[in-house]
Amino acid sequence: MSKGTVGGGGTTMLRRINVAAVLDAVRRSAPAPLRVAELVERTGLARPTVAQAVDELLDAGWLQQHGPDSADRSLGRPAIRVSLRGRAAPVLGLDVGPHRVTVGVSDLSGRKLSLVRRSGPGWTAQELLGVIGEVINEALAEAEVPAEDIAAVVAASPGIVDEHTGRVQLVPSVPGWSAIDLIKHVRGLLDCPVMLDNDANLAALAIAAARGGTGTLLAVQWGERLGAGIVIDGRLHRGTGAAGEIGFIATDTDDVINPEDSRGPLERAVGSEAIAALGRQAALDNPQSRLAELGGEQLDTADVFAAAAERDPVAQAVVQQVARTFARALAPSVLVLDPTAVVIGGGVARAGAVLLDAISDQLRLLTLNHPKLELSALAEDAVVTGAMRMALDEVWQRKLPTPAMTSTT
Amino acid sequence: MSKGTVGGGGTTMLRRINVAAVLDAVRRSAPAPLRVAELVERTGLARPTVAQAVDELLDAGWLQQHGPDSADRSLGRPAIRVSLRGRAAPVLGLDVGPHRVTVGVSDLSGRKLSLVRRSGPGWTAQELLGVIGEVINEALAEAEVPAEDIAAVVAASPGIVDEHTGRVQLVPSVPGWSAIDLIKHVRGLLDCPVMLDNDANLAALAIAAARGGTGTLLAVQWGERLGAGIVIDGRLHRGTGAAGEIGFIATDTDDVINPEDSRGPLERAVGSEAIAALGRQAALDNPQSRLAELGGEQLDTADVFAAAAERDPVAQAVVQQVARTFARALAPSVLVLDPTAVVIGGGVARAGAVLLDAISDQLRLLTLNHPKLELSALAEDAVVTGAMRMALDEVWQRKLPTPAMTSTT
DNA sequence: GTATTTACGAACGCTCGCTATCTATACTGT
DNA sequence: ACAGTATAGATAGCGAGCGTTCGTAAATAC
Repeated sequence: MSKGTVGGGGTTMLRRINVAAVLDAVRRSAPAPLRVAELVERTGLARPTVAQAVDELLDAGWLQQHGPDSADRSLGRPAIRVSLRGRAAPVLGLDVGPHRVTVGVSDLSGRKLSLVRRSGPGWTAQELLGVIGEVINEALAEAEVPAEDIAAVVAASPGIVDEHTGRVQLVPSVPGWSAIDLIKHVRGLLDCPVMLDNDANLAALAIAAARGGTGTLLAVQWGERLGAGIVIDGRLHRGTGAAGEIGFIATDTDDVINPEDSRGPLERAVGSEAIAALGRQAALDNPQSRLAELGGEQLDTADVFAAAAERDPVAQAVVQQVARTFARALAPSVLVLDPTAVVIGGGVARAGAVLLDAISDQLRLLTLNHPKLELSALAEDAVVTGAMRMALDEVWQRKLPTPAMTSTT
Repeated sequence: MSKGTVGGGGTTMLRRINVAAVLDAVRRSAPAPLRVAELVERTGLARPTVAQAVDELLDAGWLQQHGPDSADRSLGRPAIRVSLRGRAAPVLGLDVGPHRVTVGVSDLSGRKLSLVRRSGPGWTAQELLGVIGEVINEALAEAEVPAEDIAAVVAASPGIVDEHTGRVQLVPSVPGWSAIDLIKHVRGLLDCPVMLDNDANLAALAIAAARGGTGTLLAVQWGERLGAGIVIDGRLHRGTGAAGEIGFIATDTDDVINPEDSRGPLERAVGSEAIAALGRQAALDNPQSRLAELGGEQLDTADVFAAAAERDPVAQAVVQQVARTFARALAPSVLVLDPTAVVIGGGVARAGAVLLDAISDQLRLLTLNHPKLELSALAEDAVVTGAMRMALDEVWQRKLPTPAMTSTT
């Protein structure tokens, strides 16, 4: 009946609100178990109210009861303690790349139950679907979670993802790959909501969650491809769906966006392949350099940063150039977004301080407020972790019918 | 007691929620009066509940009762209708520039009660304070609102404003001007919360409100100075406080950010002064051009656009250059934010389609999703309107102790 | 002038949360 | 070993609020 309207209702609504408040309090302190007295303090509710809510949540399977902790034992009758029953609604995160499939299963409380990764030398789309099924089953088995328990799945895909249809626009480098097949495939394996999102977005979500707190985060994923996710006060910023596509920022010498080429100017200039190419050229031009020694014929991106870390001037020049191009491309966004922190992840982030310091120096010249510049602590797990986190958010939103008080202002 | 926790409480909390729901329903349909039966339908509450809430709100002065409308009269006993009592908490918006002071007074429902503008040939800081007081009194008189009724004031200032302290970092072009004086001064005149915010932010808020709905808006204020405000789903994005400072974006030929110079590279390149300078130079180089005819010695920014609109190739070249510089500077932010729309306001926006089309063409080459590019419909009233709107938001948030259900996820 | 329609107003019963009291349990000190 | 005490859990009574139901008021239509 009440369509766009919010809030309001009878006393049963009030009860639901209070139960939700109790559950929320338990969730916040997860995975630490809580005594009822603590819940009383945190929610501000009266003890009988909390007790009733806890009973209800125990019956519904959201909470589990712990025996009194024999270690921390104070005076008086020992309190029963409750904690989130993680198995109530486990979720699954999926990160699919052309050469690697990663699946993670997580607790309702955010605890990782299993993480299975399988690499291969480039599968076809058909093979990939098979591999995905296998890895999912492996992860479920390791987590000891039956497939029908999974409450939500989020899959990560490169390219621009439409939030609602799950369609992918700029398809990545697997021939014949279409993300719709993936969603359908997973829906066939697991009977639950399946969502798809951009991998950079998910990585950003994971990094923001790991850093905690509020503020604006710009999380760059820097590998062969270049993308970024924006998280503002814990919520992902999607724009119309293609936010964070920094790979397509024009450089001083290249501003061509070609629908045929799935890569953008900045990716062509400072993607990991481009960095390796720059290194190879520099090594050719300077055969006596440490860079040439280290890399040889098969000179890699990592070699460039290694040589630069050893203070090889030739390699340092390459790093400087890369850092300068990157910083000039990113500076406008830093000015406009004014983020609390800029975090760099992905393969290139393994370069470490050499690259970070160079970028920091350049960025300092080009911006007003200088955000913290950091490397991602999550490394290659960022995307799966973010996928699990988004799946968790979905579950919490869906299962908790708390009147959401959306101010449309 | 309950510190970071939300929701939950006794029945009196429930009553407050329901009263808030009723008030919210009335607010949404403002300024149209509503019958109680309609409120029942919209809130989903029972009639006695709504009736009680309405009584309470009438007593508190939030609502006013209308006599039965003699026009729309159906069968049966005529319903009493209620509407928001705008005078319950009028707010005041203040836009202070070196040459112009604008004050607006608004209804609680967002209706403009008065708008007073006064221009002058550059006041000193002391004179300015006096002028502000006069204009405020004038606006209050015209709105027939006693000074003590004003519930909130928001003042607009150029420069970077700290949301909490109200301190301004990059002070604008009035000698001896400090925004703290302004806040103190206004607090002395009106006994209510006084807030200060960046003028581009406030303009963005107004434009977003006028456009309505959700999505991401990038609203550029383009005059002598260049700034932008970002509104995401109705909420202002502030970053750490300096978001939207597009004036400091580096151009291809200039990337110097100098603490001494309050202007940034892009402002120096395409601010209205720079456009006029480019026009003057072009007129000197091409004395027979229409541009030179139109402008003469005192060639102005408006002359450049006028000549370009008349298809003068010399002026068109200048516009092209300006558009190109602007588009190249803005494109990275458009890629990263992926806004629903980009709206251009401020003095330069008066150029109209000539400039807009040129920018649109350039931007189309440099971005993936092409946002709608529009001129601000609010013209010079945008900043005051936004100030009033923010003051309104403040009042609604402060006066309605609805448990805000903040999900810290 | 009566019937009809619509809305307002009041009384009743229900649910829920809060306060206060009582019971249960385990540690502590003599 | 036993009483004392501190803490936690369980129960009863009270108050507040909402929803349902019924009666009443005020206008129009015939």
